[in-house]
Amino acid sequence: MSDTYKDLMDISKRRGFIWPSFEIHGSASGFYDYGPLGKKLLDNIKEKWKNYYIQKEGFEEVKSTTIMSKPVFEASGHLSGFEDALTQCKECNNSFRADHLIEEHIEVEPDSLSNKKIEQKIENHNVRCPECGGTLGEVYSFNLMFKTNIGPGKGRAAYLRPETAQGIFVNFNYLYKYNRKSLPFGVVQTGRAYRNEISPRKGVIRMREFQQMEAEVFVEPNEKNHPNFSKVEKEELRLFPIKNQKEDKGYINISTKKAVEKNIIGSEILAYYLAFSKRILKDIGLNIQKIRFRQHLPEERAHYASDCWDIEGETDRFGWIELAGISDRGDYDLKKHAEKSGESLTAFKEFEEPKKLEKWVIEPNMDVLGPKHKQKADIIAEKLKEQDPQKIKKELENNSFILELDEETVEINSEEVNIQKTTKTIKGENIFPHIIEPSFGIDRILYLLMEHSYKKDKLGEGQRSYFNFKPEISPIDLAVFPLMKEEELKLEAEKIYEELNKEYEVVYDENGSIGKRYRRQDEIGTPYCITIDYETLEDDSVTIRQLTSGKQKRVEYKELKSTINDLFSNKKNFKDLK
RNA sequence: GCGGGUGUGGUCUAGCGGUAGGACCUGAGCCUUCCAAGCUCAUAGCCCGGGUUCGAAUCCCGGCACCCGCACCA
Repeated sequence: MSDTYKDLMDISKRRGFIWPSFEIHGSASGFYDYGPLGKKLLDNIKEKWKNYYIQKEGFEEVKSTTIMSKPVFEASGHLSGFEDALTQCKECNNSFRADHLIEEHIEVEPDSLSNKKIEQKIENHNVRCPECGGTLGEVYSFNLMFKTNIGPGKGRAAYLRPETAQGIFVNFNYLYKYNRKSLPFGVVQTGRAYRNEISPRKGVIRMREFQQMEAEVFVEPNEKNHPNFSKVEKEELRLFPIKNQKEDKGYINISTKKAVEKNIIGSEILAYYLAFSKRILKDIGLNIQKIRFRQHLPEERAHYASDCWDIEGETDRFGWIELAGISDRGDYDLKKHAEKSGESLTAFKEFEEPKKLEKWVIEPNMDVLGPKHKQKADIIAEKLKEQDPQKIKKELENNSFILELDEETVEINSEEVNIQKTTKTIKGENIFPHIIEPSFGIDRILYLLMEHSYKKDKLGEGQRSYFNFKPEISPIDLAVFPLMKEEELKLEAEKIYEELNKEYEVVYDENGSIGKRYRRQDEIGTPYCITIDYETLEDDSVTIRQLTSGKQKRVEYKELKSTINDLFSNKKNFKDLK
């Protein structure tokens, strides 16, 4: 087994990428802090992602609360969906999902049963431990959401959000109006989410407090195309559809366009975001050879999803891990929030042609009915409206007809009721938009980026390790060194440091041999080091050293900044410098 | 949550009942004109809490964390 994970955790702790949280008081598993370098790396990844979704796709960004009151999660389905009824075997101590154990003995949804009822079922049907046949213990609930209260005393029950998405859904009406009542539109949110996992492991890959970057695209239910699909249609995707997983068939490499045509991916828009996400991950610096798109099996699909593809990345130690999920949530979320809150969360969709609706309506004539029937008039009017207009019209042609009330009958004549034909023009209808959700785990992307970027090689006399981060992703952009610890060189170096530090993330280091200082920067992936040597004092030139090759170029001081700008914006290649 | 393993400076490790030693790293200095050089000095450690013992890093119990397997991962 490779020790990349161990190496990375070592570097992370030593150099300030990732630390266990509140370690001095005894850390808790599933919690990690980011040190200065980790924080910068995180920000750079986020910025890149936002650049795609906000600048390129034109999405809006919002920031909603991390604590939300209980009804939000009753509506979203997380309260029941996240709540597991567990039971432990008294003999072998293994834990099981109690509701799964009694599934075959019941007719109703196990979710709807209380723990006591499940316990009774277990007893009545003599359900034993599937492992050892032992007696099962008490049934208890475990909810993956962190619970809290708003306000003093018992307060209002609330939960820490298990995903950022709900904060967007509950704001649908505001967002819809913000977008001037038109579909489609997209909204993003980045931020923390919380899940009280039973037993998190694997470092930042599975945390109890983690960070997400989510986009929610609100579309018309029947329009799951994307206007820019042609821009990604040739993009090759490495797909792992349900069929291939079940039949153990391996991947399909296929263009986005063909995948839609062959109906492997359910809709153009889903396919668009798969390809779009691939570009982002590639641009962040992940090794695209170690990325695949795996379709969720029906049994693992979330309660809200109708189709879902995970973007997975390959790790040395943990195999394939989920980096992002792109799912078609249908109208599940808006519908549920609307039902629970009683608010309408719909969009108005105009018909292409307004519909003319012709209708016969019964209009009770209260002027006559009122004085004649007094307090019974209302009941009669209600009853009249329920009648078939055509039938009544016919009967009235014979002057009157008999209306049956609950306990009596009344004779109604043509003066007491009007039967009319009305025409109504309907311009459109209220619909629940469907939601396409590309959802990314930042922490996992960060870990995978570190792993994919981690390299070891020989340089000069010794071994070194480095991260070949892209310059714009690397936590530190530049390092500035005086070759020797001499006053004249130091003064020059400090001057250059101050100049560059206005625009870039720069470190200054004069400690140790020059070789050692290069290695220090290599280890954290600083793309370029600038060294001030004795030649600088003579002709105002400095050297730029490239991380990956270890090679150096000499540039004039007055061209340094523009050269650096060009290198960072990819206008120039390092090897093309003189 | 269950079973197994591990826990010594920042990192890697020696010590395995007599009161912690090394290497690397880091810092100060000397030396040094471009890739972890050398020398001197310094900082810094037995995961936490109980127990056994004259004495515990070492043995026992409990907790915590990490690793492996199982379960869980909407």
